[in-house]
Amino acid sequence: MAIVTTCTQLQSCANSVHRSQQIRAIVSQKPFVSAQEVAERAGVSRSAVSRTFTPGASVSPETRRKVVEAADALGYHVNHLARGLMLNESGIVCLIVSDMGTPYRSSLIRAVTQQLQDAGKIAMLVNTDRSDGSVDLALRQAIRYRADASIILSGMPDKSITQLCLKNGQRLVLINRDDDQEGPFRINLDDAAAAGRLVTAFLRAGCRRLAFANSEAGTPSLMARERGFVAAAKAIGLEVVVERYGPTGYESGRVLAQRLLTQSERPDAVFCATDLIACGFMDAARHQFSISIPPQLCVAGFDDIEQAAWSSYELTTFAQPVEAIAREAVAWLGKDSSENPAERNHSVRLNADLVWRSSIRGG
Amino acid sequence: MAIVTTCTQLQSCANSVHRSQQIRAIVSQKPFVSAQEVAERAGVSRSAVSRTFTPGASVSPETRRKVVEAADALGYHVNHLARGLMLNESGIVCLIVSDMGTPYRSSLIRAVTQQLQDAGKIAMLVNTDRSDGSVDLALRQAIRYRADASIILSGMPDKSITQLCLKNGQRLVLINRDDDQEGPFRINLDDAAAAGRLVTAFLRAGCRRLAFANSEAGTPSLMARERGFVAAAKAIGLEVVVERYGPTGYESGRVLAQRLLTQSERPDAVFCATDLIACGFMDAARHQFSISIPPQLCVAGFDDIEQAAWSSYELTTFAQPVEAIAREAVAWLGKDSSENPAERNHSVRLNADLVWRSSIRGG
DNA sequence: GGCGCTGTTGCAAGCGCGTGCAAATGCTGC
DNA sequence: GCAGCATTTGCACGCGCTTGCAACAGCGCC
Repeated sequence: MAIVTTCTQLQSCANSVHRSQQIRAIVSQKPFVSAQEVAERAGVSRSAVSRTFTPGASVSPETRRKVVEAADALGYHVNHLARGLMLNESGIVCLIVSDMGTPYRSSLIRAVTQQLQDAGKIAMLVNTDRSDGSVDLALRQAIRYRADASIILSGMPDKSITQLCLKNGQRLVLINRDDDQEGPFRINLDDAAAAGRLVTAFLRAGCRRLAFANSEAGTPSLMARERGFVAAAKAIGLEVVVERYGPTGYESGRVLAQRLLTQSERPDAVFCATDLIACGFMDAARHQFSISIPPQLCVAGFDDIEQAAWSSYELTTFAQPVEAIAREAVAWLGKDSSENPAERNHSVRLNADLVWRSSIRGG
Repeated sequence: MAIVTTCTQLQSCANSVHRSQQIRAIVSQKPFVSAQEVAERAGVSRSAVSRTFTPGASVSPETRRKVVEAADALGYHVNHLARGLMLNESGIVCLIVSDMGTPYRSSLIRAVTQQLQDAGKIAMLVNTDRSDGSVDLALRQAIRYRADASIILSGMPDKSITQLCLKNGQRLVLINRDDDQEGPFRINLDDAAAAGRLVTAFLRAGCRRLAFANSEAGTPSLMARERGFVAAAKAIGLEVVVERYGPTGYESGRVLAQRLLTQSERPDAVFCATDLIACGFMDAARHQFSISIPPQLCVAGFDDIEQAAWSSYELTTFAQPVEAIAREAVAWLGKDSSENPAERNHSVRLNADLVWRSSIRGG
């Protein structure tokens, strides 16, 4: 019986050599070097090669030396696709982002990719600028590549898709996407609280006619900032003029300035929902309306993008703790899922610290 | 013989069922759904499922319907890791980048990822901010994940590594990394020529005392801009004051302003190697030296980042054709490698068009 | 009815890897 | 010298997939 088995093995083996050569000739001239080839060159078994590159496996120093030698003579690199197939763990983490040319987004991507790499993982980037529903498409892509996790920086996936991801053992992180779905790990800022604190700052600077310049995007973070600001103002008996327009960019800031600065009772303090809006607002205020900031007008923003520190703006703003966000996200990915059954539905809330610059007088 | 073979097959099959259940129980509670399960539910063979999701394969409409139905009842998604293993083509393209929080870099990343997705590929992002040699590490990572190609936006890999990539059938694209290596596809700008054209523009604006504000980074693009500018000036008998400092960011611009604007013969036209440098330069010139731009000083930059259009800068600058760069890169990836043997050593040079804004008088 | 042809389908092999199991090896202590 | 043990090694299997090959079904035509 054993002999017969060996016989069929040999037969199929002979077949395979023929087949694979044929296929290789067709598909590509020279595929990547495999563990098999390394094993042959080192005069050991393929398992020995595999074990050499598997941390914690049992290999004698002598064998390891031979393998390593042969490996980098041939330029061998472990195939992470195959490894992922075996281990059911690809090491890939999918970042789902729109507007990634934007300063805040790109700095967040930078921080996250760096942290992922430090944790031995790798980022796969999916751009969801195009249409709606593309967040769902992106998550499907993540499933196809068997990403260990997906981190969503923009948009909001359909509930059915997130359930699909979770059912497939994919972990999900939502950043600033305030949502009450169970399952995903959610990282949020204290948007409303931060915005509330700003009212006091404006008051101390002697401002009384407050305005809020928002985008029409209507994401939870933006709305929380608006709510927090308006509520805190109302609490001390002040009304806030709220204006909303367009996306969250520079141009919107200019338009919002047009609207807010042409009112009969011109505001003396404006909180812009994002720094980009604030930059546009300030530029329009200065160059079109010849208003000097701060004396005549105080402005604050949110995100603390690099440009906020530029001396043309010197913008007082709330800092997005990008490093902390990235750290939280990656740390959670590293955690054992079954660790804390009580933490099934987990989320974290981080502070946005106010960075004082001269766009508000006093301080 | 056939019977005996079947027998051993059955035996090993029985083993396998036992083993795989055991492994699954240990490794993870619930793996992704496989083609096997879809096949069983649809009452067809596993090959039928595979063919259903392979474009151009022969499946009857009836079978396809049954498969698709079962597939999305179970939430099945083709495993691209396994598919990549078979086809020797992962669909992954590796982007190797440093400073990706920077406006120019992030907009390039945006364009490339979008184009890749349109071409049915997916971007893997590697951050090389950390140490030197990390470009090599990044390329090794690309090899491990069997990326079909790597696109290098920053740094310069060691020759031995690029050779390794090419030998492994990986395609390589170098963007603005002027280099004479054979093999990689190189996309470059006409940096020197563009810079040369700027001299004429400055002249027409009545400037005579030219300066070039460069970073110390010394990348080929930056040096080409410097060379082109200096050469064109010399050609018409003008000397250029060249100053170099630090990285290519805003802060360097400020320092360079300190140096160039405190000279006895203050320049009346400054070409900054990047827009970020230009922004820093302009801010320092205006706010520290109270120089008004353009009357007293003309400034130009390079990249046409978003901030260059902001009304605080209105910077005349050369536009990086990011969309065209991305298109060229992705188009080349799609090409059959054996198509044009003469084009083995291929490269492309794109124009950087001058965008006129008010930081230079006249126009 | 038999034949050839076309379009589908299932079988089985193998992509490169990790790993349980059993065999082999080396070493200690009596 | 040999039992007993610890360590290392090789074998073989399967992860989920694609695909060549052969078997097969359907069909028109002589």
